[in-house]
Amino acid sequence: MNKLPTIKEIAKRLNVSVSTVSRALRDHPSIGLVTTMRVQKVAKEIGYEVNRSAIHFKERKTYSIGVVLPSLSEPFFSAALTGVEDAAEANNYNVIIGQSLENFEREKRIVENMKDHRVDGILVSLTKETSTYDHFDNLKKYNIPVVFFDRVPNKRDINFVSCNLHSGMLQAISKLVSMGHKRIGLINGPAKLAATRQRLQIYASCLKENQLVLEQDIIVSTDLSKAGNLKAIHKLIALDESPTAVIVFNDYVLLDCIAAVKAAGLKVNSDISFVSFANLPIWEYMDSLPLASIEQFAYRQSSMAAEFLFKLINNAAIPGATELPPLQHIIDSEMVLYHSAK
Amino acid sequence: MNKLPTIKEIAKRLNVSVSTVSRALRDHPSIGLVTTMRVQKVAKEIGYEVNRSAIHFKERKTYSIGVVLPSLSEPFFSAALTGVEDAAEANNYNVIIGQSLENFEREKRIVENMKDHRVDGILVSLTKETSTYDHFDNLKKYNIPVVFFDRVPNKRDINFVSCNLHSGMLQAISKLVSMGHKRIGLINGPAKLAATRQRLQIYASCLKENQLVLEQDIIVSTDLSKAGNLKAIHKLIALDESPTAVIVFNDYVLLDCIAAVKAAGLKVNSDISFVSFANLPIWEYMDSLPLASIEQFAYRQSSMAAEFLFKLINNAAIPGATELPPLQHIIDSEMVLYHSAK
DNA sequence: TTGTAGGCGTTATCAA
DNA sequence: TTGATAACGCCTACAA
Repeated sequence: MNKLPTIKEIAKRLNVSVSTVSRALRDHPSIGLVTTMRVQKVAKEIGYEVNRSAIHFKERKTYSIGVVLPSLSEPFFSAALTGVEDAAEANNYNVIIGQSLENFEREKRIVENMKDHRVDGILVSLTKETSTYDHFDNLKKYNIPVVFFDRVPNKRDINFVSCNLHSGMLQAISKLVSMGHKRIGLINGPAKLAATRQRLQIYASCLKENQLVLEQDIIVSTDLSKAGNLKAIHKLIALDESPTAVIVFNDYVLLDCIAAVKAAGLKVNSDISFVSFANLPIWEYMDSLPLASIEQFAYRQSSMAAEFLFKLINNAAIPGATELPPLQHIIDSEMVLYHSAK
Repeated sequence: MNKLPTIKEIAKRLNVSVSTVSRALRDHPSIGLVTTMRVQKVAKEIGYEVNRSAIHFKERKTYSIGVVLPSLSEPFFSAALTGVEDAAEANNYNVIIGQSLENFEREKRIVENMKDHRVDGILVSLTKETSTYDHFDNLKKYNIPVVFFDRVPNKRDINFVSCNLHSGMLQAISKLVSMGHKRIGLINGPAKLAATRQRLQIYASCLKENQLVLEQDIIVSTDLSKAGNLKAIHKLIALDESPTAVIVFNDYVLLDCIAAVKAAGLKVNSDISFVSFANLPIWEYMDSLPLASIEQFAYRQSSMAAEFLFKLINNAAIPGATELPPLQHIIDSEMVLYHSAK
């Protein structure tokens, strides 16, 4: 347990006071040039480095932020994390990671743990299960700012960056209509999810904007399990008059749908076309892929959220500073068209 | 900037000393039951929570470990991270993440930064570019233990968990031979990579163990770029006598190979079979997939590495403890056979 | 059973 | 230009 050198050590060697050393190390103008040089020389010799824990303690800051997100196995979130890392590096911050794995209790534990570690701020993308936000509200007491991204609470007075699916979906449905599609179905998620209500609403409005009527029989839902996905798509292809195109809750659901469709002897993009959400990088290598994906800009969302978080943190450090207006930014999604002719 | 309650505050309220409070809060036996109760009651009332930064500072520990890995967009590493997180949670530790993105300089910066933050230990899976290890050796000075996993340095006196590709490759090649394959090619990586030399050596020995001779014309290499991948596979299928099976450097290379093979009008798993490394979860959904993957147990490797790291950390905290023997554990890989009849 | 005092490493304030 | 000292929050050896 040999201790690392401290300014005290340097002070002793040079027979000066610790305050002189402290100042000399940071080139404080009040310290004479000779002294400064001597101090810095010795510091280098004995391999002195400032003990950040001491500073953190003194400044009541840890120079680390927490990131809570569902799962890094989703390319969307690993891209998002890269955005956070980049912003953190630019601000000299560390990133503490926590995967909630879509588990509400785990999310709570992670947040609690980050709070205990006194992170200076937290970025969050919610679990699918999350519908109460006490564990985040609680952070106010500790002056830990929170910025949400992508999966954000349905709640006022929060900071967030999210993505407006309407723009992308409208582009997609318009494209489908221009290609002659008239019956465009929807495979939605479980009713309890906010994302589900959102998808339905946007779907309805996009149909309307294209002068199509909403038909209940081509709207089905899945519980996001493989079985649920298969059941949903089978319901659609079993219809007397199946939809010729389907908007699918997300890419993972779509993978199962494509398998089912092919097993049923149908051809993707000719018998039935798909549009989905997420933009898996792997589509590039698949034989059957959606006509289009709705790009939601993971990196952009997360880095924007991170940058605002740092603004909040830095602003709080200024004594008399006025509070920043909340960030409530919504990025427009965009349709990404794939070459369906592979 | 309203400060959080401290033990001092509690002490003042109850007219006892801070040491009494400190002890009472941790149920120290020397403190009377009444006092203990009174202290804990007030603590609860004013919402006291211990300031970990102060403890960290005092104990010269941060209760966080760093994880440096190439890229979380690879499912292998995101699985590995989950292993680390689970081990960290069990040990009441935080995980600071750093993606090196296969960039040596970035790896160095991350390690430097983690050192500055005085993490209690570091887990590393190296960049493909990394061939010098000074930035890790340097950590000894700060008593920061390092454990490597999967992509480990070629060096003695380090702690690591890695995966022995031989076992899996032998299973795969034996399987291929049992299916009648006699010409089994290899698409290897760039020469400068340790993994490349390793693949070649294992490939050679597995052929030998199956009484096959090494044929240079069916050994090609790629620089891992898309163009390189395509060039490599084209070289093989352009041969007068093409191999009927090919061992491929990794799944990402294989994706390009499969595309090329299909474009050339060949059928995967009948005209040509593949075996690859990584075990992408997505294969399940692909039309053309390798005959088998070599499973390398990301979660198992990383959690084993993490657990040992915590042992090191805890051991170092015991004053007179003898140093632990280094961990140099090698897990056997395993062939995972896919149902090629989809 | 409880209190006092010192220390962890650094910086800021005030004094010299 | 430099030094002494207090403070950050907590713990602990020693004293009472």
